[in-house]
Amino acid sequence: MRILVIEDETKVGCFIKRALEEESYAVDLCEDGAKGLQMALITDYDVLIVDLMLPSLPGLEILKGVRQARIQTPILILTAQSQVDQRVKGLDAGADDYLTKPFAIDELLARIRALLRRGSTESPGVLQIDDLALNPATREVTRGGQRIDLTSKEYALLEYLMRHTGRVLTRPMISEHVWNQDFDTFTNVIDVYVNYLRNKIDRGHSKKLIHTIRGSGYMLKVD
Amino acid sequence: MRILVIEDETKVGCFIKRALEEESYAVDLCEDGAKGLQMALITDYDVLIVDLMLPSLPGLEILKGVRQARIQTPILILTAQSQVDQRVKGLDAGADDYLTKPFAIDELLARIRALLRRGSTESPGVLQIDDLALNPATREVTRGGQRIDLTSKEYALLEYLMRHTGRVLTRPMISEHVWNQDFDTFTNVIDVYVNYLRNKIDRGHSKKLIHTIRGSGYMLKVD
DNA sequence: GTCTTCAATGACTAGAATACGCATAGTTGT
DNA sequence: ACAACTATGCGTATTCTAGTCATTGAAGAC
Repeated sequence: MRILVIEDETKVGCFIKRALEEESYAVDLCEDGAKGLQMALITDYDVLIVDLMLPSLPGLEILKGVRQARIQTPILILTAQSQVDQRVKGLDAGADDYLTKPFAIDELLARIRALLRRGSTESPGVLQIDDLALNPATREVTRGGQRIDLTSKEYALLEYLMRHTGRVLTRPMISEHVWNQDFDTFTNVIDVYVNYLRNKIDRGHSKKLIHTIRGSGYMLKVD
Repeated sequence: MRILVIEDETKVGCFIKRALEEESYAVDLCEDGAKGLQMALITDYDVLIVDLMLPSLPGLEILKGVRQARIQTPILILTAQSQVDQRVKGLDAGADDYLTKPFAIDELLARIRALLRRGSTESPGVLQIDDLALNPATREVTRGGQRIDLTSKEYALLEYLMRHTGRVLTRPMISEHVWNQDFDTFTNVIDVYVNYLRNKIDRGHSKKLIHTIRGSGYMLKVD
């Protein structure tokens, strides 16, 4: 899951970035509003976090710019306690949620989970496909009730797959959202990690959940 | 837009109801949790507003009940200032947003507008000609409900044909869009692939969908 | 007008060349 | 020791080439 943070206060920005990365999100941090808008327009993020008090470009303009481009990425805005009317304007301009500074990092994480959930077709807090379940809040993965231990990257990959069950995910898409980088044809990390996941999730089960779409990418589904 | 408010404090409930009605929403007010869940399950509301502190049934149970029934109506929860962890649990249980009491009515209205905006953008996305259907998201192709397996190139060709149903597509056009290269007269790949497609799609059906326009190119249509 | 002929165009097939994905082993860095 | 990633070789599905066979439709013969 790829997240863009637009926040001019370096300290706050870095703090958020680190916290999100620990949850294995792919995070881009931008300290400039205009540049941030650019990034939001050209890259397919899963969530945008925007501070409404920015030096170069008011946060509201970013919202408007993004929504005008018909991009529906969930947006979480950050405001100071005092800016009640800003907040209302923000929500009307297309923001999906807000948080007042200062905030508890746990709450930020919970809200991001909520936003991610809303964007996908699934609504319950626990992602489930057949007998495979993933709980984003606890990062617990089970298949048939059996706990499965995953590394951070494996988890991030599986979460991305599960949030887009039934859709074909191309390598560039996976690379962008799980690895925070543009696709490099000369590596096969994705294949390797899909293989790791298969060993942990599909091996020994007759129903395979991870499918490869030759020439396109991968897909999670029940046949 | 129909809204259900589940709130036990009569005064607060009535206040919300009146405010919403002034905005010309259709509002049902319910002061009992269990009854509220019932109403949410049998009626198709556009938004649910749920107080997390209810006498008969904890608000969280309502959330779970609704989400278990696979109802995806946006839910806004109301909590007291102090119940931070309740709030987090609520979001994780499937709530889309929350508001802490006391709140400004303007803010409630803004949040409801945000929630309503969310749900509205749906697109079918499935291409269909006669009994032939192609779903770009899953790359699934069916004819008469029967699944058809296509290779990557076959799929690309069919998608191009289906996106331009009823129009004559010349070989140079196909070459450019499907093979993304300039046309080379000394190859017959296109013919070969049209043949592959015919075998998989038209063979055995009396209604042929792929037609050749002699001297020009190919065309997908129902006669 | 209709029948033949025949060149152009497209249909089909088989097999060669290629690219793709998988598995495994090795390397780096924490 | 472990996670993250790189490198390599192998089997196979896919893609493409090249050649033969079938169909079309227009021109000339009757």
